Amino acid sequence: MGGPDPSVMSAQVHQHQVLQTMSHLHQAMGMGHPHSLPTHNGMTCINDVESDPRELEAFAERFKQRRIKLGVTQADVGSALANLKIPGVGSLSQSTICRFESLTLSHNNMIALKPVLQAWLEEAEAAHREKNGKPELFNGNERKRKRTSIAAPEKRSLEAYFAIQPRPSSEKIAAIAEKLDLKKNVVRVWFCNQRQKQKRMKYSAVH
DNA sequence: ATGCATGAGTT
DNA sequence: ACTCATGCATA
Repeated sequence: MGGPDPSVMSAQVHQHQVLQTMSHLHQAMGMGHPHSLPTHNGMTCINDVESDPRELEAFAERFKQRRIKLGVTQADVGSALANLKIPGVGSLSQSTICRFESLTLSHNNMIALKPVLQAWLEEAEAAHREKNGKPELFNGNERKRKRTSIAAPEKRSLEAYFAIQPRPSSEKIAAIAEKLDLKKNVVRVWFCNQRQKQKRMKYSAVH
């Protein structure tokens, strides 16, 4: 990035999924267990998300199976969400749907997206039963953007630094950037993304 | 499926 | 300057 980004915000890109090699999935049985939390603590936790990670995992898995059964791609789901006309809910990208299915989103993000995707799934299955078709595909393409690629050696160094200090100061970042011959911003963003990764469901401590 | 990036809202 | 949700580009 040598200059100001020409903020390219284009439409959706239709992409094909080609690697869906799933097969060993068992049907989850319905279980509505009332949650009886271990009572209080010190402060009344009234606004906390009391959702079991297991429940989310099960839903994500079921969601994926049924989505595939409907012959719909992750990208399709993303754009179809806008048609649900749910207030405050627009379309999402293939990336996000993929991450939802693979649980590589933050816990809160998963919780927020679940109801929306569940709503879509129900609509889609209903429409499928009625043999309705709802082709909603837009296309458009504009300027592309180049993605920075950090070479393996540099990446290894960054990981080493991260292990020692996950949140380096601005100065430290500058030093690292210089040492690895990378843009300071690239290094800063790398650390941010690394921290975010740590918080994703998959590797979260709660299991 | 995942890496690097943006933007809004916080701290 | 950070966190969080999210996405384009790419492997």
